[in-house]
Amino acid sequence: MNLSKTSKYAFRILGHMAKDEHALYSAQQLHKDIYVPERYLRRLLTDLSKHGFIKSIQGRHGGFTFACDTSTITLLQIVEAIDGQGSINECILGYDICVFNHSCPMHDVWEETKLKIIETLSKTSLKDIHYKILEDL
Amino acid sequence: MNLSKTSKYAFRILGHMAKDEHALYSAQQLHKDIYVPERYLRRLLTDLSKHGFIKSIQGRHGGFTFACDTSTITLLQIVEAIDGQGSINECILGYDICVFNHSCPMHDVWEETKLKIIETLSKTSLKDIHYKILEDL
DNA sequence: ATTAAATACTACCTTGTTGTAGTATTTTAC
DNA sequence: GTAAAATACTACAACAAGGTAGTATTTAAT
Ligand code: SF4
Ligand code: SF4
Repeated sequence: MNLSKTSKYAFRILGHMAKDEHALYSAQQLHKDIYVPERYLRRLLTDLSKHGFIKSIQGRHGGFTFACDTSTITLLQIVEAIDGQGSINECILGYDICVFNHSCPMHDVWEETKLKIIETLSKTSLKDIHYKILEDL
Repeated sequence: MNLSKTSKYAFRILGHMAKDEHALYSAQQLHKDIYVPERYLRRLLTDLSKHGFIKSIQGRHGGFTFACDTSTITLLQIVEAIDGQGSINECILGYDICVFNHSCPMHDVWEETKLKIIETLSKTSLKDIHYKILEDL
């Protein structure tokens, strides 16, 4: 269970873009809207393009827009793209490979909660979380 | 929401010690049982002593033993001691201070799950998770 | 007293994550 | 064509987390 800061940045970016699904967003404007360090934001945008969530349009009036419907992108997909496959599903005791047979008291305690996390992340699409940025910030 | 590797190590240590609540555990034996790097384990044990979970007994036949009843130590207390107060309760969008009024679609989506995590960690005491280490490892 | 076996302390090394800089490339308005 | 405004790429800097080393201190069996 980890959720890197970069994943959180991705939530900000895509969540903000989902506000108007078909609009074109420039890195500059995004930076002003969601306060992710500009250069890092650009790198992240490129990354998200490579993962197929968005596509970039270069040139004079370029920017970024969604490459697919926002209802098909889930939060879990985003986390797994950034933090790696199965990053949420790791051993709660920090073992790389389970020393028990995926059954110890700690595992039992955590299992239900872990499933809840995965369920929440996988059932929430970007369409559900497009949020408005306050103007006065 | 983060759970550092060090917190997971702490789970291993205290969970293992909870197996026999009143026993005395040496760092060396713990290292063999739970595979936490020995020097790091020792530092962590000192740390956990300072936080009052366990107490150290120095000398020839020294070691570590619980400083209080295992039923009074919750997983949340351990996490907060290691990762810092409120580490679980952080903004899911990565903002240090909330830019909305603690209400945005993302917040709403995450709130219930976050509460579930906190509930699980705070309702589980060490008494509940003392587990047996497999002998053949 | 000596010595072995344990913890305590402090500084440093290593690794991974986060963030920055510089330069190249693409596209379009003019 | 030229210049402006955008993204693309690559390398590296800064910081935090994880892990190691060396030495000091404590205790008790002998
Ligand atoms: S059974 Fe225990 S050791 Fe194995 S993956 Fe689950 S929590 Fe980790
Ligand atoms: S309301 Fe949104 S920005 Fe504010 S703390 Fe919650 S998730 Fe973060």
